Amino acid sequence: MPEGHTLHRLANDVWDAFGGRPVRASSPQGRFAEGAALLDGHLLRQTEAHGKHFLADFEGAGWLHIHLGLIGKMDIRPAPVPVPVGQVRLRLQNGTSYADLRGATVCEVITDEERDKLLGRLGPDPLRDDADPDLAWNRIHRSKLPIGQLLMNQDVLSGVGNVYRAEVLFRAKLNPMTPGNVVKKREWQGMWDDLLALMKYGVETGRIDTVADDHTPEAMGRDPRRDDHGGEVYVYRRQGQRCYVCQSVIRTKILAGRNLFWCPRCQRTGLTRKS
DNA sequence: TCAAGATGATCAG
DNA sequence: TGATCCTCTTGAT
Repeated sequence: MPEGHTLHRLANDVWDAFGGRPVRASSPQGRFAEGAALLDGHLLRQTEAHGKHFLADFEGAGWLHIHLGLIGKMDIRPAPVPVPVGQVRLRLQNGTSYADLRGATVCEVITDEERDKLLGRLGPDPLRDDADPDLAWNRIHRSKLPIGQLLMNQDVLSGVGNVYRAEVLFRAKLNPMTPGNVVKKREWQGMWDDLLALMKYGVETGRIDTVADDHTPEAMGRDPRRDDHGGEVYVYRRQGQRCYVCQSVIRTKILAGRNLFWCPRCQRTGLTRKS
């Protein structure tokens, strides 16, 4: 379930379980056998996340680079280490913990130069202290593409996925089809600040909860969401249901290959502006 | 038992 | 824009 907060959590969790010690690495599935052999027995020196990319520095071996893609997952559990179940691409283990990686789009060992190149093309990540929102703004205000598409472009802004995209636009009252070059600077700054708060909460809790206090299940006397896709949210995957704020029916359409969700009444801002 | 779908990204045309 | 890859879960048959 990987948006940026998931990867930052993963970086913290892998460090807690394996940091500062030698790590055994293997590829039960076999597809990462060579890479695992390179890492095996080396000391884990550092872990970090940039947007949706996870990086771990193994002393004398290089960087483990993982991108979970749509369906990738890493489970970290305490020892004892069981027989692998399913398609385990990479297993990390020491005396106290083990971690199983499945379904990742990218799992590779890269050099310092390759890491620098990777990070060089990514847009600012709100969860990183060194992130500069103006770098994203420079791209957004020059583009005619819809803001709903730009927010998902990792070269513009890194770490935002389909849930945060839908929710931050709802909270900003901005229509997802608003062209980037008519979004106002203060609107962008507001979304950045909002993303920062929402994603920090996501790192702390592992959930994406975006509804304000007066729209929680308790406050509204409604049932909590039962699925595990994003916690309590305003629009994400709520198509056909009523908006918590204005009671309009939440809409959906495909934008740039992904499902977009929005409230046609609450999110009218930007609709009439021309690029 | 099987197909569809999912918080992603790339590549060909 | 559509096809493709990655793996697992859910819901329909």
